[in-house]
Formats: sequence, C-alpha cells, structure tokens
Amino acid sequence: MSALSPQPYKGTRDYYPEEKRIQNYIFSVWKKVSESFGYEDYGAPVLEPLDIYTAKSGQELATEQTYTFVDRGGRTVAIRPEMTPTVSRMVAARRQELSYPARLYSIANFMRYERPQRGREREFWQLNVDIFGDDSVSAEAEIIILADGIMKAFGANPEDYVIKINNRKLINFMMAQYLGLDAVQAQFMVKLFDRKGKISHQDFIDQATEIFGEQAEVGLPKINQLLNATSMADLPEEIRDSSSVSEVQDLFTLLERADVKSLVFDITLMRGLDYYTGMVFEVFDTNPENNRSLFGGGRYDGLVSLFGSESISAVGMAPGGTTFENFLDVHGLIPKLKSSTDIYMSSLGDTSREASKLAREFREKGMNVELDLSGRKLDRQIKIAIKKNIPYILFIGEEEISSGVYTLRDIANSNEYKLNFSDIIKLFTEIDKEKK
RNA sequence: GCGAAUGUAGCUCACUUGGUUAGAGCGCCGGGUUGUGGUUCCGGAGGUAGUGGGUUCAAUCCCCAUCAUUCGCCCCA
Repeated sequence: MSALSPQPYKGTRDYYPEEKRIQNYIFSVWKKVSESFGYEDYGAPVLEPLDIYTAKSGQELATEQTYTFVDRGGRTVAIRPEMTPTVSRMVAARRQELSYPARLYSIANFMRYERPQRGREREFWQLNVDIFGDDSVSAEAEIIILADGIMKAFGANPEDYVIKINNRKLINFMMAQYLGLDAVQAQFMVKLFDRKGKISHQDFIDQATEIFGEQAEVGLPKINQLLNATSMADLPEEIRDSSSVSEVQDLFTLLERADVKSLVFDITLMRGLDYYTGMVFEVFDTNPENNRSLFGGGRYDGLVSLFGSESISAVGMAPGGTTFENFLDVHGLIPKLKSSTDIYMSSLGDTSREASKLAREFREKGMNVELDLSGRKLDRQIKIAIKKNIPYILFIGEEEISSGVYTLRDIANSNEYKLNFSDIIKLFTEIDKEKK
C-alpha cells in the first residue's frame, strides 16, 4: 500500500495555530458587532434534505454545487451550501413563539462543489446575520449598517470598500415595464447586467441587442440611459416615479443618517440567488489587486412560507471567512495576534518538580501556562516563546525557587520584572481587564 | 463543467541544450565551556525532482495520463 497523502481534500484547508488565530480573530469581530446590535447566536445541522435548496436557492447552487448523497434510509441529503434556507426553516418551525423582529446570527461552515480558486473554496465559513418579521426599510438599513459596522470594526477606511445597493422589485419593473422584456428575455438581461463589469462596453451592447431582438431600436437607448445613471436622480422618469424607487430613496436616507459612507446606487447589481424579493446589496473591495465582491445580502420575504407557514419577511447577509481574510490581508488590516498562552515557563537547572507545581498553581488561577522542561539552552527557549507569539516568559531556577521571586520577561520590550506569585496573578488580572 | 499556466528540501527559488554523489537563501536541529531572543560564527538533518506510464543506452529535463495549486469563464462567500 502506498503512503497516504498528507494534503487536505481538494478545496478544503487545514488551519494550523497561526491560521486558526486569524480565523478566530475574524470570527470574534463578527460576533462582537452582531451581538452589539442585539443578534443572538444559533446553530443548525450540517445536513439538510436536498429539497430545501432546490426550491429557491437557484438552479446551479442546488443541482451542481451541492454535495449530496442518499442515506441508509433512502433520503436524499445535502451538506448545507448556505444557511438561509436552514434559518428560514427554523423560523417557520417556531413561528408562534419567536419574538419579532427576530434577530439571529451564526458562524458556520458550508460546502459547495466548485472549482477552487482565490477566495473560493469547497469548504468555507461564513457569518449569517438575519432579521425576521420586519417589513420596514429600517430592517434593511439595519443590516447594511451592521455590514458597514463590521468593515469599520476591522479598521477598514470608507474608501477601502463600496456598498452597492439595488432592489429586485426595481429590477423587475425595469425589465418588464420599462424595457418591455418578457420573462425569458429578462432572465438573460439580468445575467448580462451581472456581467457588466467583466466585459467590454461593445460586447455588452452586442449581447443586449441580441436579447432585444426586434425591440433593439427602442431598447438600446434606454439601456444606455440606465447604464449612465450613477444616482437615482439620473434614472428615467418612468422608473423614478415607481414605488420601488422611493423605497430605495428611503433606505439611502436612513443609511446617510447613520453615517454610512461608501454607498452607491447601482442599477446593474443583480445577485444570483433566486430568493431575493426586494433590496439587494453587495460590498466590493475597491483595491484593484482584489477587485471583487466581498459579500452581500438582501431581502427575501418568500422563503419562510415555503415551510408551510404564513409568510414572514426577512433581510439577511453573509460575509465569508476566506474572502474577508483576503480583504484584510490586501489592506494590511490583520493585526499581530498573540497566542492564547499567557506565559511560557522555562525551568532551569534541577527545578522541574517545583516548576510543575508552580505551573499548576497558575493554571488554577485561570492562567494559560506552557511549561518547558526540556532543559534546552535558554536562548532556544526564548526563541520558541517568540515564535509562538507568547507574550511573557517566566524563568524558574533554583534561586527563584528558594526566594519565591521569579523573573518575568515581557517579550515585546525585553523588560524584566522580579515578582512573586501573587504579583504575577495581579498583573495578569489587570492585563485581562485591559483586553476587555 | 470549460480554457490556460505551474508542480525541484518545511518555505522562496536556481541549475541541468537529456549524461557520474540535484544546489542556494530562509527555516529547522545541535554547538560556540555550564541562566537571556528576533544579531554573528561553526556543524548537522532534510529531496525516490507531485504521481504513474512512454520515448531513449541514459530522463528532474522530451511525450502522454493523472492528481494538486493558481489565473480566467461559469457561479458566488
């Protein structure tokens, strides 16, 4: 038998402590910001019946990108490729007892059978933030303010990213009433708008002409006018007067009042998932090196009712872990992260017994202590503590044992302090407080 | 699912127009007389050249397949 491969399964990744530290940091910021808005953590199964995705997630996602299998009882099961159907199912199941608006968030892993590339893996982690049972524009504003709050919490500047906003109802109105397209044509046009940034203007016009067919002569000037619109004021009158536009306008007012910068109205923003029914938004990285969509979300009012209950409105969004890490990396926003270990304890000479006892006593006081009993040269031990990003090293030698006063070295600035047991505990209690 | 590029030590990469024991830097381990780091000096470990097959007297180098990674399409976190 040949040796097993140490590589992780295609499109998945291993998180060694340094990488896990970054992931934990991202998760902790997501958690902090979500909870600061009153959202509560929930969990859900990794497996779901395939049906819940086929209905509304979009053809490709459900049929080609989902890991599915038939279980021993003959049920067709999917590994979740996203959270929205699951959380909708959960809300439907408890629709009577939840207090509305219900604010829920989760940080969970998902799998999609896709070709991996930068920022796209087969297994990925994402934050899901959803608000249920609030039809108002203020719910939409809250989700976007939260998204903006997350960006700010990571230290991003308003010019590092842009929040593009559109509305599905407006899109539908534009396609049907304004451009006069039938359902099939509209579907193609939506796809075309989606690709606008990736193809040349000429290609865009050519493909639009094809979609219009005989209506091209009337349609093309209208398309041009739409593409030139950088704000709602630039929209043609027929559209500007529709009710969905005033909805978008209200949303912008709320967002500006909440000091959300980086806002842009973008009539070409579509978003692929089929379940969106109103506002849609997407956060883009403005750095040319990483010019891509970071995450997005929107309103999906029809999903909960699929599970047999009366309809409950919903707005949500979902930032992905790896995408975010790339963003932070490109913008130099990943901080130097310390180890979860507080102290690297170095036992020198014949002190292993006393050092072990002392380590135990520190741990009982809630400190994280790694004990080095290897007897290696001291400079090696210090280097190891540095490499592991442990902030302090404590030297335990025969002299220290007999005096009860230990040498604590702050690795960041090389300062050394002579402290006894309770001084050290006191010091770390204060450090802990500062962290909070 | 489609198109393209890449694959040599833990990492970043060289060399070989196909010809004896495949190199460097960083990292790792050990040492520079017995308790102080991100310097310096010395020594050491580590590679069946992604994997399998073919061409050849001979392949890491050429050809094919396969796997993986990266970029683009598609789609999206």
